[in-house]
Amino acid sequence: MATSELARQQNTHLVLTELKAACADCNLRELCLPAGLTNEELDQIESMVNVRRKIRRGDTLYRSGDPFDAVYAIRSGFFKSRVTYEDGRDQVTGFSMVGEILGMDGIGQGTHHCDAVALEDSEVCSIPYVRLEEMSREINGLQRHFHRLMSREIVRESGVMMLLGVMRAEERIAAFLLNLSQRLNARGYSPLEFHLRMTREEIGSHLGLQLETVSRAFSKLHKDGLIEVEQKFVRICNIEGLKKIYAHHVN
Amino acid sequence: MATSELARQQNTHLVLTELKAACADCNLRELCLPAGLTNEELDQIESMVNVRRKIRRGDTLYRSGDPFDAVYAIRSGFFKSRVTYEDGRDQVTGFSMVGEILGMDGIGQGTHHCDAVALEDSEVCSIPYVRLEEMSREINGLQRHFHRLMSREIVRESGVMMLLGVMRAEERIAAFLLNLSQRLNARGYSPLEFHLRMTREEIGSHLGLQLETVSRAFSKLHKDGLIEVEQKFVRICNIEGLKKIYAHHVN
DNA sequence: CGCCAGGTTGACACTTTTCAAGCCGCGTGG
DNA sequence: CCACGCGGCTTGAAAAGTGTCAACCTGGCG
Repeated sequence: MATSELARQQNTHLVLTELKAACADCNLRELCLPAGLTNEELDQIESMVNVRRKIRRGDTLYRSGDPFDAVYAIRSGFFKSRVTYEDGRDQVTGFSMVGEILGMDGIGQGTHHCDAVALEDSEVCSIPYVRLEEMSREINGLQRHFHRLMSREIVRESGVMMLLGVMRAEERIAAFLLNLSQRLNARGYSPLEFHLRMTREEIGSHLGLQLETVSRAFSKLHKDGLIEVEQKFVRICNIEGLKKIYAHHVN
Repeated sequence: MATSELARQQNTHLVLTELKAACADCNLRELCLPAGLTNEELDQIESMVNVRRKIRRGDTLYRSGDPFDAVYAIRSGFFKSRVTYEDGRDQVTGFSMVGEILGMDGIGQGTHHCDAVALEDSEVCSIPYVRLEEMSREINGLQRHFHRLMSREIVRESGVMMLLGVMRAEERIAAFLLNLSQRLNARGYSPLEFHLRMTREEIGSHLGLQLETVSRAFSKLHKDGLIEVEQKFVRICNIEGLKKIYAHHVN
Protein backbone atom coordinates (compact mmCIF):
# COMPACT_ATOMS: atom_id res chain seq x y z
CA MET A 1 0.00 0.00 0.00
CA ALA A 2 2.69 2.47 1.06
CA THR A 3 4.84 1.45 -1.88
CA SER A 4 2.08 2.10 -4.33
CA GLU A 5 1.61 5.53 -2.78
CA LEU A 6 5.26 6.20 -3.53
CA ALA A 7 5.03 4.93 -7.07
CA ARG A 8 1.99 7.05 -7.56
CA GLN A 9 3.84 10.23 -6.76
CA GLN A 10 6.70 9.41 -9.07
CA ASN A 11 4.88 8.49 -12.18
CA THR A 12 2.19 10.54 -13.83
CA HIS A 13 0.73 7.45 -15.40
CA LEU A 14 -0.44 6.66 -12.00
CA VAL A 15 -2.76 9.63 -11.88
CA LEU A 16 -5.44 7.34 -13.14
CA THR A 17 -4.85 4.85 -10.41
CA GLU A 18 -5.12 7.74 -8.01
CA LEU A 19 -8.72 7.61 -8.88
CA LYS A 20 -8.91 4.27 -7.26
CA ALA A 21 -10.17 4.58 -3.76
CA ALA A 22 -8.10 3.63 -0.78
CA CYS A 23 -10.68 2.72 1.78
CA ALA A 24 -8.09 1.65 4.28
CA ASP A 25 -6.70 5.16 4.41
CA CYS A 26 -10.00 6.96 4.17
CA ASN A 27 -10.95 8.94 7.20
CA LEU A 28 -14.57 8.40 6.33
CA ARG A 29 -14.20 4.70 6.64
CA GLU A 30 -16.27 4.37 9.76
CA LEU A 31 -19.17 6.03 8.00
CA CYS A 32 -19.07 3.88 4.88
CA LEU A 33 -17.94 0.54 6.16
CA PRO A 34 -18.62 -1.81 9.01
CA ALA A 35 -16.16 -1.89 11.89
CA GLY A 36 -13.72 -4.71 12.46
CA LEU A 37 -12.77 -5.62 8.92
CA THR A 38 -9.61 -7.56 8.31
CA ASN A 39 -6.96 -6.25 5.95
CA GLU A 40 -7.91 -8.76 3.29
CA GLU A 41 -11.49 -7.67 3.51
CA LEU A 42 -10.45 -4.06 3.13
CA ASP A 43 -8.47 -4.97 0.03
CA GLN A 44 -11.49 -6.74 -1.36
CA ILE A 45 -13.64 -3.73 -0.72
CA GLU A 46 -11.15 -1.42 -2.31
CA SER A 47 -11.36 -3.46 -5.45
CA MET A 48 -15.09 -2.99 -5.41
CA VAL A 49 -15.06 0.74 -4.87
CA ASN A 50 -13.68 1.15 -8.28
CA VAL A 51 -13.40 4.81 -9.03
CA ARG A 52 -13.72 8.17 -7.57
CA ARG A 53 -15.61 10.63 -9.60
CA LYS A 54 -15.53 14.40 -9.43
CA ILE A 55 -18.74 16.32 -9.81
CA ARG A 56 -18.62 20.02 -10.40
CA ARG A 57 -20.97 22.36 -8.66
CA GLY A 58 -24.29 22.39 -10.43
CA ASP A 59 -23.66 19.10 -12.23
CA THR A 60 -25.62 15.96 -11.54
CA LEU A 61 -24.22 12.71 -10.25
CA TYR A 62 -27.23 10.94 -11.69
CA ARG A 63 -30.64 11.87 -12.92
CA SER A 64 -34.08 10.49 -12.48
CA GLY A 65 -34.55 7.67 -14.95
CA ASP A 66 -30.85 6.91 -15.32
CA PRO A 67 -30.17 3.20 -15.07
CA PHE A 68 -29.12 2.29 -11.59
CA ASP A 69 -25.87 0.44 -11.29
CA ALA A 70 -24.04 1.92 -8.37
CA VAL A 71 -24.39 3.69 -5.09
CA TYR A 72 -22.05 6.51 -4.20
CA ALA A 73 -20.19 7.41 -1.04
CA ILE A 74 -19.57 11.13 -0.79
CA ARG A 75 -15.88 11.77 -0.20
CA SER A 76 -16.17 15.51 -0.25
CA GLY A 77 -18.73 18.10 -1.13
CA PHE A 78 -22.43 18.51 -0.74
CA PHE A 79 -25.44 17.32 -2.73
CA LYS A 80 -29.13 17.86 -2.96
CA SER A 81 -31.56 15.17 -4.09
CA ARG A 82 -34.42 16.43 -6.14
CA VAL A 83 -37.56 14.85 -7.51
CA THR A 84 -39.36 16.49 -10.41
CA TYR A 85 -43.00 15.77 -11.11
CA GLU A 86 -45.01 15.59 -14.29
CA ASP A 87 -46.44 19.03 -13.84
CA GLY A 88 -43.02 20.62 -13.42
CA ARG A 89 -43.17 21.09 -9.68
CA ASP A 90 -40.16 19.72 -7.94
CA GLN A 91 -39.01 19.11 -4.46
CA VAL A 92 -35.70 18.72 -2.70
CA THR A 93 -35.97 15.42 -0.87
CA GLY A 94 -32.72 15.73 1.02
CA PHE A 95 -29.25 17.14 1.39
CA SER A 96 -26.25 14.84 1.62
CA MET A 97 -22.80 15.51 2.94
CA VAL A 98 -19.43 13.87 3.34
CA GLY A 99 -19.60 10.23 4.39
CA GLU A 100 -23.19 9.73 3.34
CA ILE A 101 -24.43 7.34 0.69
CA LEU A 102 -26.38 8.43 -2.36
CA GLY A 103 -28.35 6.43 -4.88
CA MET A 104 -30.12 3.81 -2.82
CA ASP A 105 -33.42 4.97 -4.25
CA GLY A 106 -32.48 3.27 -7.50
CA ILE A 107 -32.38 -0.32 -6.31
CA GLY A 108 -36.12 -0.80 -6.29
CA GLN A 109 -36.88 -0.07 -9.91
CA GLY A 110 -33.44 -0.41 -11.41
CA THR A 111 -33.49 3.25 -12.36
CA HIS A 112 -32.84 6.29 -10.29
CA HIS A 113 -35.83 8.02 -8.92
CA CYS A 114 -34.38 11.46 -8.26
CA ASP A 115 -31.62 13.76 -9.43
CA ALA A 116 -28.51 14.15 -7.31
CA VAL A 117 -27.07 17.61 -7.86
CA ALA A 118 -23.76 18.83 -6.46
CA LEU A 119 -24.14 22.08 -4.55
CA GLU A 120 -20.37 22.47 -4.48
CA ASP A 121 -17.50 20.77 -6.23
CA SER A 122 -17.62 17.25 -4.91
CA GLU A 123 -16.01 13.88 -5.10
CA VAL A 124 -17.68 10.51 -4.71
CA CYS A 125 -16.62 6.88 -4.58
CA SER A 126 -18.60 4.79 -6.96
CA ILE A 127 -19.68 1.40 -5.63
CA PRO A 128 -21.13 -0.90 -8.29
CA TYR A 129 -24.22 -2.51 -6.92
CA VAL A 130 -23.58 -5.98 -8.30
CA ARG A 131 -20.19 -6.03 -6.63
CA LEU A 132 -21.76 -4.85 -3.42
CA GLU A 133 -24.24 -7.70 -3.61
CA GLU A 134 -21.54 -10.28 -4.20
CA MET A 135 -19.35 -8.95 -1.49
CA SER A 136 -22.22 -8.78 0.96
CA ARG A 137 -22.34 -12.53 0.73
CA GLU A 138 -18.65 -12.88 1.40
CA ILE A 139 -17.88 -10.32 4.02
CA ASN A 140 -19.62 -10.82 7.27
CA GLY A 141 -21.14 -7.60 8.45
CA LEU A 142 -21.13 -5.79 5.13
CA GLN A 143 -24.61 -6.90 4.26
CA ARG A 144 -25.93 -5.82 7.59
CA HIS A 145 -24.10 -2.55 7.36
CA PHE A 146 -25.68 -1.81 4.03
CA HIS A 147 -29.09 -2.75 5.37
CA ARG A 148 -28.52 -0.36 8.22
CA LEU A 149 -27.71 2.44 5.85
CA MET A 150 -30.86 1.84 3.89
CA SER A 151 -32.94 1.56 7.01
CA ARG A 152 -31.54 4.83 8.29
CA GLU A 153 -32.55 6.44 5.07
CA ILE A 154 -36.08 5.23 5.72
CA VAL A 155 -36.00 6.61 9.23
CA ARG A 156 -34.48 9.87 8.06
CA GLU A 157 -37.29 10.33 5.60
CA SER A 158 -39.93 9.68 8.18
CA GLY A 159 -38.30 12.45 10.17
CA VAL A 160 -38.74 14.75 7.23
CA MET A 161 -42.37 13.67 6.94
CA MET A 162 -42.78 14.78 10.52
CA LEU A 163 -41.28 18.14 9.63
CA LEU A 164 -43.61 18.54 6.75
CA GLY A 165 -46.66 17.11 8.34
CA VAL A 166 -46.87 18.61 11.76
CA MET A 167 -44.45 21.50 12.17
CA ARG A 168 -44.89 25.14 11.37
CA ALA A 169 -42.39 27.24 9.53
CA GLU A 170 -40.20 28.29 12.43
CA GLU A 171 -40.09 24.79 13.85
CA ARG A 172 -39.11 23.39 10.48
CA ILE A 173 -36.25 25.83 10.19
CA ALA A 174 -35.11 25.08 13.73
CA ALA A 175 -35.22 21.36 13.02
CA PHE A 176 -33.35 21.85 9.79
CA LEU A 177 -30.57 23.84 11.43
CA LEU A 178 -30.26 21.41 14.32
CA ASN A 179 -30.05 18.52 11.91
CA LEU A 180 -27.27 20.15 9.92
CA SER A 181 -25.51 21.11 13.12
CA GLN A 182 -25.58 17.59 14.41
CA ARG A 183 -24.35 16.05 11.19
CA LEU A 184 -21.54 18.57 10.88
CA ASN A 185 -20.57 17.91 14.46
CA ALA A 186 -20.42 14.18 13.81
CA ARG A 187 -17.90 14.93 11.06
CA GLY A 188 -15.68 17.05 13.21
CA TYR A 189 -16.89 20.44 12.04
CA SER A 190 -18.23 23.16 14.25
CA PRO A 191 -21.85 22.50 15.18
CA LEU A 192 -22.46 26.15 15.93
CA GLU A 193 -21.09 27.95 12.90
CA PHE A 194 -21.40 26.83 9.32
CA HIS A 195 -22.05 27.84 5.78
CA LEU A 196 -25.23 26.82 4.12
CA ARG A 197 -24.53 25.28 0.77
CA MET A 198 -28.04 25.71 -0.50
CA THR A 199 -30.22 28.69 -1.34
CA ARG A 200 -33.28 29.79 0.57
CA GLU A 201 -35.34 28.42 -2.24
CA GLU A 202 -33.75 24.98 -1.89
CA ILE A 203 -34.27 25.02 1.85
CA GLY A 204 -37.87 25.99 1.27
CA SER A 205 -38.35 23.27 -1.28
CA HIS A 206 -37.02 20.73 1.15
CA LEU A 207 -39.12 21.97 4.04
CA GLY A 208 -42.30 22.62 2.11
CA LEU A 209 -42.07 26.39 2.45
CA GLN A 210 -41.74 29.34 0.12
CA LEU A 211 -38.39 31.04 0.08
CA GLU A 212 -39.93 34.16 1.61
CA THR A 213 -41.21 32.14 4.52
CA VAL A 214 -37.76 30.66 5.03
CA SER A 215 -36.30 34.13 5.03
CA ARG A 216 -38.86 35.37 7.51
CA ALA A 217 -38.27 32.44 9.80
CA PHE A 218 -34.54 33.12 9.78
CA SER A 219 -35.26 36.74 10.62
CA LYS A 220 -37.55 35.76 13.43
CA LEU A 221 -35.02 33.37 14.94
CA HIS A 222 -32.44 36.11 14.69
CA LYS A 223 -34.71 38.65 16.33
CA ASP A 224 -35.24 36.20 19.18
CA GLY A 225 -31.48 35.95 19.63
CA LEU A 226 -31.23 32.27 18.73
CA ILE A 227 -29.13 32.55 15.60
CA GLU A 228 -27.14 34.97 13.54
CA VAL A 229 -27.47 34.81 9.80
CA GLU A 230 -25.49 36.62 7.20
CA GLN A 231 -26.19 35.37 3.75
CA LYS A 232 -25.19 31.73 3.84
CA PHE A 233 -23.28 31.95 7.06
CA VAL A 234 -25.13 30.77 10.15
CA ARG A 235 -24.16 30.93 13.78
CA ILE A 236 -26.26 29.22 16.38
CA CYS A 237 -26.21 31.42 19.46
CA ASN A 238 -28.64 29.55 21.65
CA ILE A 239 -28.88 25.94 20.73
CA GLU A 240 -31.11 25.09 23.67
CA GLY A 241 -33.57 27.75 22.62
CA LEU A 242 -33.53 26.32 19.14
CA LYS A 243 -34.23 22.86 20.49
CA LYS A 244 -37.15 24.17 22.45
CA ILE A 245 -38.68 25.60 19.34
CA TYR A 246 -38.14 22.39 17.51
CA ALA A 247 -39.36 20.05 20.18
CA HIS A 248 -41.82 21.83 22.29
CA HIS A 249 -44.01 23.82 20.03
CA VAL A 250 -43.16 26.83 22.15
CA ASN A 251 -44.08 30.05 20.40
CA MET B 1 -57.71 -22.76 1.03
CA ALA B 2 -61.39 -23.51 1.21
CA THR B 3 -60.66 -27.03 2.39
CA SER B 4 -58.23 -25.92 5.03
CA GLU B 5 -60.81 -23.41 6.20
CA LEU B 6 -63.13 -26.30 6.57
CA ALA B 7 -60.56 -28.39 8.41
CA ARG B 8 -59.94 -25.51 10.76
CA GLN B 9 -63.53 -25.44 11.75
CA GLN B 10 -63.64 -29.19 12.26
CA ASN B 11 -60.45 -29.81 14.11
CA THR B 12 -58.97 -27.49 16.61
CA HIS B 13 -55.65 -29.33 16.61
CA LEU B 14 -54.99 -28.03 13.20
CA VAL B 15 -54.96 -24.48 14.34
CA LEU B 16 -51.38 -24.70 15.50
CA THR B 17 -49.95 -26.26 12.40
CA GLU B 18 -51.90 -23.80 10.38
CA LEU B 19 -49.77 -21.17 12.00
CA LYS B 20 -46.75 -22.35 10.13
CA ALA B 21 -46.45 -20.44 6.91
CA ALA B 22 -46.68 -22.18 3.59
CA CYS B 23 -45.01 -19.78 1.24
CA ALA B 24 -45.32 -22.16 -1.66
CA ASP B 25 -49.10 -22.03 -1.41
CA CYS B 26 -49.37 -18.38 -0.53
CA ASN B 27 -51.10 -16.26 -3.07
CA LEU B 28 -49.04 -13.33 -1.92
CA ARG B 29 -45.85 -15.03 -2.84
CA GLU B 30 -45.02 -12.77 -5.72
CA LEU B 31 -45.18 -9.79 -3.42
CA CYS B 32 -42.95 -11.19 -0.70
CA LEU B 33 -40.52 -13.34 -2.59
CA PRO B 34 -38.39 -13.15 -5.70
CA ALA B 35 -39.60 -14.96 -8.78
CA GLY B 36 -38.10 -18.20 -10.05
CA LEU B 37 -37.31 -19.96 -6.81
CA THR B 38 -36.79 -23.70 -6.85
CA ASN B 39 -38.82 -25.95 -4.61
CA GLU B 40 -35.89 -26.50 -2.29
CA GLU B 41 -35.43 -22.79 -1.95
CA LEU B 42 -39.07 -22.38 -1.13
CA ASP B 43 -38.73 -25.04 1.56
CA GLN B 44 -35.77 -23.20 2.98
CA ILE B 45 -37.70 -19.99 3.06
CA GLU B 46 -40.66 -21.59 4.70
CA SER B 47 -38.38 -22.70 7.47
CA MET B 48 -37.31 -19.12 7.90
CA VAL B 49 -40.76 -17.63 7.96
CA ASN B 50 -41.37 -19.29 11.20
CA VAL B 51 -44.71 -18.23 12.48
CA ARG B 52 -47.77 -16.39 11.59
CA ARG B 53 -49.02 -14.05 14.18
CA LYS B 54 -52.50 -12.67 14.59
CA ILE B 55 -52.91 -9.07 15.60
CA ARG B 56 -56.27 -7.86 16.74
CA ARG B 57 -57.63 -4.56 15.65
CA GLY B 58 -56.16 -1.80 17.76
CA ASP B 59 -53.23 -3.91 18.94
CA THR B 60 -49.66 -3.23 17.98
CA LEU B 61 -47.38 -5.54 16.05
CA TYR B 62 -44.40 -3.70 17.52
CA ARG B 63 -43.78 -0.43 19.25
CA SER B 64 -41.19 2.23 18.98
CA GLY B 65 -38.19 1.19 21.03
CA ASP B 66 -38.94 -2.52 20.86
CA PRO B 67 -35.87 -4.54 19.98
CA PHE B 68 -35.81 -5.29 16.29
CA ASP B 69 -35.46 -8.91 15.36
CA ALA B 70 -37.86 -9.55 12.52
CA VAL B 71 -39.64 -8.02 9.62
CA TYR B 72 -43.24 -8.91 8.93
CA ALA B 73 -45.11 -9.76 5.78
CA ILE B 74 -48.76 -8.87 6.02
CA ARG B 75 -50.89 -11.85 5.14
CA SER B 76 -54.17 -10.19 5.80
CA GLY B 77 -55.41 -7.01 7.35
CA PHE B 78 -54.34 -3.42 7.44
CA PHE B 79 -51.85 -1.46 9.52
CA LYS B 80 -50.83 2.06 10.23
CA SER B 81 -47.32 3.07 11.17
CA ARG B 82 -47.10 5.84 13.69
CA VAL B 83 -44.27 7.87 15.13
CA THR B 84 -44.74 9.69 18.41
CA TYR B 85 -42.53 12.61 19.34
CA GLU B 86 -41.21 13.87 22.64
CA ASP B 87 -43.82 16.55 22.90
CA GLY B 88 -46.68 14.13 22.38
CA ARG B 89 -47.46 15.04 18.80
CA ASP B 90 -47.60 12.04 16.58
CA GLN B 91 -47.88 11.29 12.93
CA VAL B 92 -49.03 8.41 10.80
CA THR B 93 -46.11 7.69 8.52
CA GLY B 94 -47.87 5.15 6.37
CA PHE B 95 -50.58 2.59 5.86
CA SER B 96 -49.71 -0.98 4.95
CA MET B 97 -51.84 -3.65 3.39
CA VAL B 98 -51.73 -7.28 2.39
CA GLY B 99 -48.47 -8.36 0.81
CA GLU B 100 -46.45 -5.44 2.14
CA ILE B 101 -43.52 -5.66 4.51
CA LEU B 102 -43.42 -3.96 7.88
CA GLY B 103 -40.58 -3.33 10.25
CA MET B 104 -37.68 -2.39 8.01
CA ASP B 105 -37.26 0.84 9.93
CA GLY B 106 -35.78 -1.18 12.77
CA ILE B 107 -32.67 -2.47 11.03
CA GLY B 108 -30.72 0.75 11.34
CA GLN B 109 -30.72 1.13 15.10
CA GLY B 110 -31.65 -2.37 16.15
CA THR B 111 -34.85 -1.06 17.66
CA HIS B 112 -38.10 -0.15 16.03
CA HIS B 113 -38.61 3.45 15.27
CA CYS B 114 -42.38 3.55 14.99
CA ASP B 115 -45.46 1.72 16.21
CA ALA B 116 -47.28 -0.62 13.86
CA VAL B 117 -50.96 -0.70 14.78
CA ALA B 118 -53.52 -3.02 13.24
CA LEU B 119 -56.53 -1.14 11.91
CA GLU B 120 -58.39 -4.38 11.49
CA ASP B 121 -57.83 -7.92 12.66
CA SER B 122 -54.70 -8.95 10.82
CA GLU B 123 -52.27 -11.73 10.31
CA VAL B 124 -48.56 -11.45 9.59
CA CYS B 125 -45.72 -13.80 8.77
CA SER B 126 -42.79 -13.16 11.03
CA ILE B 127 -39.40 -13.28 9.31
CA PRO B 128 -36.46 -13.26 11.73
CA TYR B 129 -33.89 -10.85 10.44
CA VAL B 130 -30.84 -12.98 11.21
CA ARG B 131 -32.34 -15.81 9.19
CA LEU B 132 -33.10 -13.42 6.39
CA GLU B 133 -29.49 -12.29 6.37
CA GLU B 134 -28.17 -15.83 6.26
CA MET B 135 -30.55 -16.89 3.59
CA SER B 136 -29.80 -13.84 1.52
CA ARG B 137 -26.32 -15.21 1.15
CA GLU B 138 -27.56 -18.58 0.05
CA ILE B 139 -30.46 -17.89 -2.21
CA ASN B 140 -29.64 -15.99 -5.29
CA GLY B 141 -32.07 -13.18 -5.76
CA LEU B 142 -33.38 -13.02 -2.23
CA GLN B 143 -30.88 -10.41 -1.19
CA ARG B 144 -31.67 -8.29 -4.15
CA HIS B 145 -35.37 -8.72 -3.60
CA PHE B 146 -35.06 -7.53 -0.05
CA HIS B 147 -32.97 -4.57 -1.14
CA ARG B 148 -35.66 -3.72 -3.63
CA LEU B 149 -38.30 -3.76 -0.97
CA MET B 150 -36.29 -1.43 1.21
CA SER B 151 -35.53 0.85 -1.69
CA ARG B 152 -39.18 1.02 -2.58
CA GLU B 153 -39.91 2.05 0.94
CA ILE B 154 -37.47 4.91 0.47
CA VAL B 155 -39.11 5.91 -2.77
CA ARG B 156 -42.57 5.60 -1.26
CA GLU B 157 -41.62 7.93 1.50
CA SER B 158 -40.24 10.49 -0.84
CA GLY B 159 -43.62 10.40 -2.55
CA VAL B 160 -45.21 11.21 0.75
CA MET B 161 -42.76 14.04 1.23
CA MET B 162 -43.97 15.41 -2.05
CA LEU B 163 -47.53 15.19 -0.82
CA LEU B 164 -46.68 17.02 2.32
CA GLY B 165 -44.30 19.47 0.83
CA VAL B 166 -45.94 20.79 -2.25
CA MET B 167 -49.58 19.77 -2.45
CA ARG B 168 -52.63 21.43 -1.06
CA ALA B 169 -55.36 19.66 0.85
CA GLU B 170 -57.48 18.53 -2.09
CA GLU B 171 -54.48 17.33 -4.04
CA ARG B 172 -53.27 15.37 -1.05
CA ILE B 173 -56.60 13.65 -0.69
CA ALA B 174 -56.73 12.89 -4.39
CA ALA B 175 -53.22 11.47 -4.27
CA PHE B 176 -54.09 9.44 -1.22
CA LEU B 177 -57.18 7.92 -2.82
CA LEU B 178 -55.38 7.19 -6.07
CA ASN B 179 -52.58 5.51 -4.18
CA LEU B 180 -54.99 3.29 -2.27
CA SER B 181 -56.87 2.56 -5.46
CA GLN B 182 -53.75 1.49 -7.28
CA ARG B 183 -52.53 -0.74 -4.47
CA LEU B 184 -55.92 -2.39 -4.09
CA ASN B 185 -56.06 -2.94 -7.80
CA ALA B 186 -52.65 -4.61 -7.76
CA ARG B 187 -54.06 -7.05 -5.20
CA GLY B 188 -57.09 -7.92 -7.23
CA TYR B 189 -59.59 -5.70 -5.43
CA SER B 190 -61.75 -3.10 -7.04
CA PRO B 191 -59.79 0.08 -7.67
CA LEU B 192 -62.96 2.14 -7.76
CA GLU B 193 -64.83 1.09 -4.66
CA PHE B 194 -63.33 0.38 -1.29
CA HIS B 195 -63.65 0.76 2.42
CA LEU B 196 -61.29 3.03 4.25
CA ARG B 197 -59.82 1.27 7.23
CA MET B 198 -58.69 4.42 8.93
CA THR B 199 -60.43 7.40 10.45
CA ARG B 200 -60.41 10.92 9.07
CA GLU B 201 -58.05 11.83 11.82
CA GLU B 202 -55.59 9.15 10.77
CA ILE B 203 -55.81 10.21 7.17
CA GLY B 204 -55.20 13.77 8.27
CA SER B 205 -52.27 12.80 10.40
CA HIS B 206 -50.74 10.98 7.48
CA LEU B 207 -51.31 13.82 5.06
CA GLY B 208 -50.44 16.67 7.37
CA LEU B 209 -54.01 17.94 7.62
CA GLN B 210 -56.59 18.39 10.33
CA LEU B 211 -59.47 15.96 10.26
CA GLU B 212 -61.88 18.79 9.44
CA THR B 213 -59.84 19.66 6.41
CA VAL B 214 -59.90 16.04 5.31
CA SER B 215 -63.64 15.99 5.68
CA ARG B 216 -64.04 19.20 3.71
CA ALA B 217 -61.80 17.92 0.95
CA PHE B 218 -63.91 14.77 0.67
CA SER B 219 -67.01 16.92 0.49
CA LYS B 220 -65.50 19.12 -2.17
CA LEU B 221 -64.46 16.15 -4.30
CA HIS B 222 -67.95 14.79 -3.92
CA LYS B 223 -69.53 18.11 -4.88
CA ASP B 224 -67.37 18.11 -8.02
CA GLY B 225 -68.67 14.66 -8.89
CA LEU B 226 -65.34 12.90 -8.60
CA ILE B 227 -66.11 10.59 -5.72
CA GLU B 228 -68.92 9.35 -3.53
CA VAL B 229 -68.28 8.99 0.15
CA GLU B 230 -70.44 7.47 2.77
CA GLN B 231 -68.67 7.07 6.06
CA LYS B 232 -65.75 4.81 5.28
CA PHE B 233 -67.03 3.67 1.94
CA VAL B 234 -65.53 5.41 -1.07
CA ARG B 235 -66.42 5.16 -4.72
CA ILE B 236 -64.27 6.84 -7.31
CA CYS B 237 -66.63 8.12 -9.99
CA ASN B 238 -64.18 9.98 -12.18
CA ILE B 239 -60.71 8.69 -11.82
CA GLU B 240 -59.35 10.87 -14.58
CA GLY B 241 -60.67 13.94 -12.87
CA LEU B 242 -59.04 12.80 -9.68
CA LYS B 243 -55.75 12.34 -11.47
CA LYS B 244 -55.96 15.82 -12.88
CA ILE B 245 -56.35 17.27 -9.44
CA TYR B 246 -53.47 15.22 -8.21
CA ALA B 247 -51.11 15.88 -11.05
CA HIS B 248 -51.96 19.12 -12.57
CA HIS B 249 -52.63 21.52 -9.80
CA VAL B 250 -55.91 22.25 -11.49
CA ASN B 251 -58.23 24.23 -9.23
C1' DC C 1 -82.48 4.24 25.32
C1' DG C 2 -78.75 6.99 25.68
C1' DC C 3 -73.99 7.52 25.20
C1' DC C 4 -69.94 8.17 22.55
C1' DA C 5 -66.69 8.00 18.87
C1' DG C 6 -66.44 9.54 14.45
C1' DG C 7 -67.88 12.66 10.94
C1' DT C 8 -69.74 17.09 8.82
C1' DT C 9 -70.32 21.94 8.51
C1' DG C 10 -69.95 26.90 9.68
C1' DA C 11 -67.56 31.04 11.37
C1' DC C 12 -63.53 33.06 12.48
C1' DA C 13 -58.44 33.32 13.44
C1' DC C 14 -54.00 32.46 12.16
C1' DT C 15 -50.23 31.00 9.16
C1' DT C 16 -48.36 30.90 4.95
C1' DT C 17 -48.45 32.19 0.14
C1' DT C 18 -48.47 35.49 -3.36
C1' DC C 19 -47.19 39.65 -5.42
C1' DA C 20 -44.39 43.55 -5.34
C1' DA C 21 -40.58 46.49 -4.28
C1' DG C 22 -36.13 47.12 -3.06
C1' DC C 23 -31.42 45.74 -1.20
C1' DC C 24 -27.01 43.48 -1.31
C1' DG C 25 -22.95 41.26 -3.08
C1' DC C 26 -20.48 39.42 -6.76
C1' DG C 27 -18.84 38.74 -11.27
C1' DT C 28 -18.62 40.59 -16.04
C1' DG C 29 -17.59 43.75 -19.31
C1' DG C 30 -16.75 48.38 -20.69
C1' DC D 1 -11.48 50.50 -11.80
C1' DC D 2 -16.17 51.29 -11.85
C1' DA D 3 -20.81 50.51 -13.61
C1' DC D 4 -24.00 47.38 -14.50
C1' DG D 5 -26.76 43.37 -14.22
C1' DC D 6 -28.42 39.58 -11.97
C1' DG D 7 -29.24 36.02 -8.69
C1' DG D 8 -30.23 35.65 -4.12
C1' DC D 9 -32.25 37.67 -0.11
C1' DT D 10 -35.34 40.61 2.76
C1' DT D 11 -39.50 42.92 3.88
C1' DG D 12 -44.30 44.60 3.39
C1' DA D 13 -49.21 44.17 2.35
C1' DA D 14 -52.99 41.65 0.76
C1' DA D 15 -55.01 37.12 -0.46
C1' DA D 16 -55.62 32.38 0.08
C1' DG D 17 -55.56 28.21 2.53
C1' DT D 18 -55.81 25.74 6.60
C1' DG D 19 -56.46 25.41 11.55
C1' DT D 20 -59.36 26.09 15.51
C1' DC D 21 -63.51 26.10 17.99
C1' DA D 22 -68.09 24.98 18.30
C1' DA D 23 -72.44 23.00 17.13
C1' DC D 24 -74.73 19.33 15.40
C1' DC D 25 -75.52 14.83 13.13
C1' DT D 26 -75.15 9.74 12.69
C1' DG D 27 -74.51 4.96 13.70
C1' DG D 28 -73.02 1.41 16.74
C1' DC D 29 -72.96 -0.58 21.20
C1' DG D 30 -73.54 -1.33 26.03
